[in-house]
Amino acid sequence: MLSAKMEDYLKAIYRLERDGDPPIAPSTIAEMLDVTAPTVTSMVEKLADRGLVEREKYKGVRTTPEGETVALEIIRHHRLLETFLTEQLGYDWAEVHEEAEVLEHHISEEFERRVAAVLDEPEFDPHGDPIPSDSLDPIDDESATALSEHDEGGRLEVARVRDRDPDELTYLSDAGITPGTVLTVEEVAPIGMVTVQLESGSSVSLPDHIADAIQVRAPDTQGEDGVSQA
Amino acid sequence: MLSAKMEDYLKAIYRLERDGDPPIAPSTIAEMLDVTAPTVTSMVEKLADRGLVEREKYKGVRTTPEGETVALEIIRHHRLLETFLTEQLGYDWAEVHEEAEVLEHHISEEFERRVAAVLDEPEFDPHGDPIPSDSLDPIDDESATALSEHDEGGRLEVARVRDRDPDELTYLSDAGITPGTVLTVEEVAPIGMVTVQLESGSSVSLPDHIADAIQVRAPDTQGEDGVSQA
DNA sequence: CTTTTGGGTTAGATTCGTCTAATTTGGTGT
DNA sequence: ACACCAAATTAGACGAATCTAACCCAAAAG
Repeated sequence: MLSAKMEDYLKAIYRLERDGDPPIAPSTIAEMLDVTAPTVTSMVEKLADRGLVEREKYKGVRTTPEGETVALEIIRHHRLLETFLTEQLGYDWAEVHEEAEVLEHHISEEFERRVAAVLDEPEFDPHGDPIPSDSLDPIDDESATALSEHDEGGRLEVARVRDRDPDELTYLSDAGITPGTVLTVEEVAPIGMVTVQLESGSSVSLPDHIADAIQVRAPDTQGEDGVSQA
Repeated sequence: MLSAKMEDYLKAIYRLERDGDPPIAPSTIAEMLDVTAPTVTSMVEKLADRGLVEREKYKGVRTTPEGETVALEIIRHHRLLETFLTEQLGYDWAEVHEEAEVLEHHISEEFERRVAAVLDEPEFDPHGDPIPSDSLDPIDDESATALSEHDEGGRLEVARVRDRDPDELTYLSDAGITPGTVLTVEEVAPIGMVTVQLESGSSVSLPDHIADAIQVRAPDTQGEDGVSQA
């Protein structure tokens, strides 16, 4: 049995592999999990002993296929829980992350199955992140681009919001920006700010770090049904 | 912050106080939690340091009011979760105990509130156990009597089933016996067995240890509405 | 080709919850 | 009263996850 801590390390390593390239340096993991470097070294040794990561001393680690499956399982738990909390318990998307972060380590497979069934096997969580399938196949971390990379004039649909700060998320949803929102880039100010116009006509200005976190794609041309997100 | 383990000890001590009388002997706690006596001694020291139990060396422990509140909080979590799992996720009553036993330590107060709201502030869990109120007032552990104490002929309503064995619970629900079921004692055999007749007409025989676990009371004379359990 | 130096690892300590083995306590039985 | 015994506590150890301090690579800078 894996401890919750081991699961956290595996999840962190998996996430880091998805952005930067493997092998992942211990210092990077340490920063993400807010622990010291020696702690990472010893944990990584343990994960390597269990065959969940491959370790190159003084270089870093990469997940093995088995480790990746474990990471996907935890991510599936996390995103199913986030979806469940919003859809069934009335949580706001700003609140779900913390709760899911804890519960993801403690639900049974039975719970996972039943939640997925009640939600009708959802494919995306409230932030637009893809939920790994029951078979835990590696997810294709998709081709959406950051809002900050777009010039004025483009009509875009919000695909994903990669931000977990509750205040920022609350600000965005209050402003009317969530996955599925269609908007147009109105102005790209040279001072680290982007202004977008929503379909309602209202304008919203966002600092760069938030525009970086908002991933967009060409708008859904079909009729809006709220599910055709793939 | 209390660890999940400390919560388990507190819950166990609280339960034991409800049956036998305080102070509770370490050996009793050890048996309930399946740990050794020295482990109990050291844990009990810690709980006493935190002011959650009072300790009389070589005698045993009793919960303080503060410890009792913590125990009630955990029991509230547990029973709300059991209710939620059956009502909202379609679990069978035989399956909920184990899942709730883990999750009770990991849900937030926010989660507790929302679950209680979705379930409409339930007062009893699927086994008929009273759910402590939000204010965590000590629960009045009620006056129902064991089915095994009744003689032939009495018409009774099942109030509570104090059994957590999944096989036994499945057997009972398959046989049509759950809280709210009205039955009549048909025969008390001198070989450690009780036979009851349900309103459907079917007879069910039960060994003494199960008849001990089934708590009954005079049937609800009002119209059946499934809630008037108090 | 050497030196510097940032990051990684090793060493050793700490806390938590647990164990086994040894010892102490307090009530029982004679 | 005294010895005995069951139960509790103390002593000492261990694995997990963490830390700080000390040391060591290995890659970049001269």
